[in-house]
Amino acid sequence: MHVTITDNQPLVFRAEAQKILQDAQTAASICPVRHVLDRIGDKWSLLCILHLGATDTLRFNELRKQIGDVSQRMLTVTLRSLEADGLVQRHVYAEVPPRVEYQLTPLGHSLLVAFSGLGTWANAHAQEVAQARQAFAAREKSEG
Amino acid sequence: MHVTITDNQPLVFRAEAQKILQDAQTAASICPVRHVLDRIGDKWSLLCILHLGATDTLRFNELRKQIGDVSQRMLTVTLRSLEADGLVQRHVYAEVPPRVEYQLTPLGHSLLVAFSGLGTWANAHAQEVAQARQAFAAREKSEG
DNA sequence: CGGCATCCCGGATGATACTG
DNA sequence: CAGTATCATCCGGGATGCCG
Repeated sequence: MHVTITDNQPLVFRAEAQKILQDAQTAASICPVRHVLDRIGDKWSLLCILHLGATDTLRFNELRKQIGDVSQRMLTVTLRSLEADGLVQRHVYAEVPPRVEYQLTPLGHSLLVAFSGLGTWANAHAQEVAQARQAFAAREKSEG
Repeated sequence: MHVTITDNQPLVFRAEAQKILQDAQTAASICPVRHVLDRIGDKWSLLCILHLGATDTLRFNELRKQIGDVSQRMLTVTLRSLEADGLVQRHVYAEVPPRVEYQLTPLGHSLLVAFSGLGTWANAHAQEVAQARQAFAAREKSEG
């Protein structure tokens, strides 16, 4: 998606934001956007979704290895939460040693698609953000 | 965006996720996705961005009122963080009483666009997630 | 009005040890 | 292998009070 930004064009964006906020206030007094963010805004959920989305099916320790620095406990907790939300499917095989496989549900896939925009943004603008932060720190220092 | 999900089609999603993860591992050892998520994954950042995107320019207490239940402290902290990241512009008017206005930068607008997919997903699937959670809770209870 | 400093609590997260 | 249980820790974030 290519976006050109001029002085008088942010109306497009404004409409976007207004639509989200408006839809968000329909049903309950609790904004669904905040609700979902509370769920997947934690440290590991989206990483799990990304990795599961990238590899289709993963065993517990495979997923753990891919993410790298997640503790066993937190991976368990996170996966349970995702399972409860209907985003991840858990499949236990009655074997010795045990084997447990995880994969995204259709709902999880749809979230992955919705998230892809944010993911590509992160990769595209990471440097820009880093620079902005440096500039801000410098400004603060000189004014401090 | 309309998405049809069949058994043999998740390759599309897999490619999505793989691309994000792949891009994310290029530059540094620190994944930009996680970095950005750490920034905007907190309780208030995205809400600020949404409201600023919806209204263009807002004063401190206007924004606070719109969000509703954010403490003064957290709104300040959040806005500072967003400013440091180059997502929000802060404008102080030398008046008495003081007036401080906030608005999104172009970078902030681009993030809003990237986020819109997630926002609409949240609104569209909030109910589905709620149902899944209920079903999960019921399952857990019966299995005890 | 907008913001900073201080205190403090609770939940999120980690480390470690044990189990089916 | 894939957890569960327990304890320790850390930090987000709320409450309050003061300031320019």
